[in-house]
Amino acid sequence: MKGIRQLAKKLDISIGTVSRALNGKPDVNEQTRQRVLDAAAAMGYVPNQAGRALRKGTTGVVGFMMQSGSQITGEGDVFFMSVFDGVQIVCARHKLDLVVLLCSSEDDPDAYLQRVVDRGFVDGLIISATKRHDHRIDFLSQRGVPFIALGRSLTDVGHPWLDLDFEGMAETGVDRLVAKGHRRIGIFAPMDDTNLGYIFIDHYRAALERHGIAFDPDLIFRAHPNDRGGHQIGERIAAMPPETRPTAFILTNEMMTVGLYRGLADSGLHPGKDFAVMGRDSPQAHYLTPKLTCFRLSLRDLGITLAESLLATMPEFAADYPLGVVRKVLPLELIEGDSDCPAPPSA
Amino acid sequence: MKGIRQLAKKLDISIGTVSRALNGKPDVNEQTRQRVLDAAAAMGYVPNQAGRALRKGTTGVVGFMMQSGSQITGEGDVFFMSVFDGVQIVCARHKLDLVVLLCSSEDDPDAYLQRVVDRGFVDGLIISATKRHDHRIDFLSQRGVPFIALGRSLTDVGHPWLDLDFEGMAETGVDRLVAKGHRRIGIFAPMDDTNLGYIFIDHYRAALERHGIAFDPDLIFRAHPNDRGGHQIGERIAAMPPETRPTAFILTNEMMTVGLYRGLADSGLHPGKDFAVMGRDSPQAHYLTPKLTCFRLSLRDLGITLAESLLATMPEFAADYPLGVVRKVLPLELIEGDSDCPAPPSA
DNA sequence: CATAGCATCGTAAACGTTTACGGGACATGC
DNA sequence: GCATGTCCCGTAAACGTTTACGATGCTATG
Repeated sequence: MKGIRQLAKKLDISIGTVSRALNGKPDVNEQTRQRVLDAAAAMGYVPNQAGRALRKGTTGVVGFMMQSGSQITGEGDVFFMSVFDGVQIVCARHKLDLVVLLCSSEDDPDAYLQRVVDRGFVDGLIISATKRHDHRIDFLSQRGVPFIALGRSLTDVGHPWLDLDFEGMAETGVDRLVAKGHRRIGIFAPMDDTNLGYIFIDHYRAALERHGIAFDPDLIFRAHPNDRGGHQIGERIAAMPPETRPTAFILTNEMMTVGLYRGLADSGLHPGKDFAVMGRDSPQAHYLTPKLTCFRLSLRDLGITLAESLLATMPEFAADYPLGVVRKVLPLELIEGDSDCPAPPSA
Repeated sequence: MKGIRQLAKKLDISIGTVSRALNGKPDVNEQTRQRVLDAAAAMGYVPNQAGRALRKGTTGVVGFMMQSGSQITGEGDVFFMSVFDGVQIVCARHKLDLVVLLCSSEDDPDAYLQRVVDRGFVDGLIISATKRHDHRIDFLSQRGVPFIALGRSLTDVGHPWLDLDFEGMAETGVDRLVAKGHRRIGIFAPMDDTNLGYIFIDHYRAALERHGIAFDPDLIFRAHPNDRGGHQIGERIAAMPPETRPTAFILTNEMMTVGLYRGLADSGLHPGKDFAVMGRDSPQAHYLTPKLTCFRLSLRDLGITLAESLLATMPEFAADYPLGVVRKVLPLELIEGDSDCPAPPSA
């Protein structure tokens, strides 16, 4: 005999009572409850996940889905690891377990997601790196699985999402650089159709036009969102003739900064001296010379907000988080450094 | 009616046959099996995880446990993300799902592990960042949960483990630096009692003595295994009087290199010019100047080996991986760069 | 004293699957 | 024609929980 039955026999009470005692149901004598709790602790009893999930139809697990291809080896690293910590904190409050679901680079994300959902693995889901048109959103909403997207998408079913304020970043960045005399400002864009690329480009363009500067598609540099990509951009910029070359650059991705610095330097340009760089805050950014002028957001807080917004859509927890359907852009704080030098007089 | 029952009714056969057909059991007519498979695909049937797990006593999930405190925000990033990819590849072969279990910085690792195991969450487990004395190993082995440790430990119950060849790294590193005239070689050691620290120090010491160089405890630099830690070490080194200051440094951790370079440079020392650095290969390492002389290992392959060695201990899969109990040190390849300059003549 | 109400607990069904067991149909061998 | 074997399939039990329902004993109320 195992599990709750064994516990019940030992205490000479019914398994129903044991279960109620453990789950904090009201109709059980406080004294009995204590006996049960003590005995459970003594023999190290822990309810079996499968049995409970089968009966309750709920698993107590929330999943954070990532594609290992683009994200993990690219932007993923530092960014997500910090976000997890925040999510975790909220989950722990409700005895929820967070698991990270890695969709391998060889798997089809949509198929992978469907399997996870159909098997009833998780009660709620966080998806990230939303595409411009994201099939996952349709699927999850149609299936009725509670979820939240980290990142916006044109696929909008009124679902909850959270995103960084890339438009603010584009506009503040352009304003600041233009004020320092820059007219040719390069920006990064992802290779895939991650939605943030479109958002950023749109507002970058709008900000330029506000200043009466013509939009030049050659100043959009596509690359992978990692160190190597940053390096390549640096080299490409340095290889351009000075009269068409940008004099400044805005990076939306934190992993690329070190690479960009080095790519520029290797090719004879000096960030903060004759080339301006603005980027995203990150651990590495603190150790760059010159100090990076960047946009900051507490990723841990982002994780907390993300989790709370997800729980707000889950029936069991909605009462604790009366937030409604969260669709929010989180502002970034500008940290002034020394990397956004004025435009060289020649330009 | 739901699930397998619905499917059975639709095909007008028993649920037993449906289950057998789906699970590839032999005693079912091939024609019937096809009908079942087709119908299942048509209506998008996927077996319920809880029901299956409850009956079979097995979940089809392997877990990779990480502590978010030290690992994720520190060494974790690049290192683990690549390892996951390899593990994933092997898991996919057997329709196993890999989930990453994050033990939050506020959770007790032992308690967290126990909860995961007791609830029957996973069929197998990978644990990492083994401590010198690691309670998790005792626990898992006593519980009979298939697992493998990434990293050695003095806690040895004959369990499987895999580890990097830190002793080889220490000896090759010291040999090479001594051959270039260095006598004071600094090394990094982690702040906690992660076992690799002890292993590395022991062999570093042995290698020194082999060359007739006295061991100097002041040349061991403790720090957190991340960028910031590397930076701090660089600053500390630069602040030392030239006559006691090391002239070379070996890093076991890949995340620290950028920080160390910068810490040194900020304080007037020049890696590859008047100070030698050896480290671990990483994406960032490729973009450092001077190019880092480093030790390389394919982390993807490490992940593959890790997963295969784990499966070798799981009854269901052991037949496919006749490896026995794997306890192996994986060699590192030396990549020659320009960062390990000869000792300055003054020293 | 009768009744209602409350606190506490036991009983048993249900969740969705897998699988041991047995049975029917049919072929084969003698 | 009988025994034997094979192939396929249906039946039902089991996995470990949770929870609706009903039963019991006690208290309070009239």
